[in-house]
Amino acid sequence: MPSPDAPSPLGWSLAALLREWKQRVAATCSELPQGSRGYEVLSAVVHDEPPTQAALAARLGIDRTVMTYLLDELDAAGLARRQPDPSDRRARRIVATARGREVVTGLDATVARAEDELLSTLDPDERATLRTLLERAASGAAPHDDRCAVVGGTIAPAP
Amino acid sequence: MPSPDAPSPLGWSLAALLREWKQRVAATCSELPQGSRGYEVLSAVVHDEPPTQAALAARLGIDRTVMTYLLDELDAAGLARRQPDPSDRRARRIVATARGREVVTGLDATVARAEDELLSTLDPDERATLRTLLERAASGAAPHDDRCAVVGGTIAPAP
DNA sequence: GACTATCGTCTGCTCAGCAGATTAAATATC
DNA sequence: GATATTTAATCTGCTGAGCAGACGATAGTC
Repeated sequence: MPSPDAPSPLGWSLAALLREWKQRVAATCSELPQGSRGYEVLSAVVHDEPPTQAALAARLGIDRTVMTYLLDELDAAGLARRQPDPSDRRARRIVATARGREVVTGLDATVARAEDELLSTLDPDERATLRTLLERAASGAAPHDDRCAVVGGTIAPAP
Repeated sequence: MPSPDAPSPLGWSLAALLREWKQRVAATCSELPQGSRGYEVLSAVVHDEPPTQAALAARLGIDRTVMTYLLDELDAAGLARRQPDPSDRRARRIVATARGREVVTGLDATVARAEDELLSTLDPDERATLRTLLERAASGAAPHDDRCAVVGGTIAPAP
């Protein structure tokens, strides 16, 4: 679908793949509120344990005002909760409930399958290469999420 | 930025890269209406010469109702025109004006530079690999744009 | 000639991104 | 210690894009 002489449309490839990814992941995550978005948020909460709501939003590139009602829905669904941060009473720490962790663990597998199917044009080696390169490129190109990287680990404030 | 144990967040990488791509391309395409969108459309018109407005929209994954006012703006800017399709009076053939072709040609170079900068974390070989794999994956995963592929060439109706 | 499908347009709905204001709390300055 | 500045989260309102539905015009089919 690319083009005869066009200069390898990077934007098109990214957009097309992302569109398909969202669609397929949303299909396997119908139990979650917000579809693929809900999965990304909950997955980030479980796997990365970002320190605060703001850090979570920055990490996923989601607007903080959107994050507010997004978390409202995850809360209402009993998958994540907001806890007051003991070290900063303005901030909220987002934690997954037991059920939330359970759901994410289950979905990780099906999402992985969906992604493999999405990349079925490539053989396993190429898939791994694509993933690696994408991740490196994205990490490098992302606008300085320094704050996220710095505080990112767990709670671990600077010594 | 990825995660300690998360399963290689494909969606995150794609979204982050695409976001950055749009931003940088939009910055170099400020002269175009609709920023990066305008570039994609005009570029597709010039390089691929899709037969009709509908084919153009399908190719770029843009809704046809959006395409309508998008082309309105490109028309108003004197970069592209709608021509009646002689073989089907319902359809419109989209053609770039001389100025439109000129603008795209100029932008292709600067966009290529912006993309290289976007992928500056990767060395040239890796960039090429990423582009190739992305394009193959996207072409393979895209929902059957058959109609686009079939009619895609130029005008060339089936013999 | 009647039926159905397609192309482009228009209308209206919804959701996400974004800017701005607000409240509460932390931090810096005097 | 009082005050000013900054930051976290929420709320409000605006815009832009995707999407569904309807429409008029045309094409292909029986």
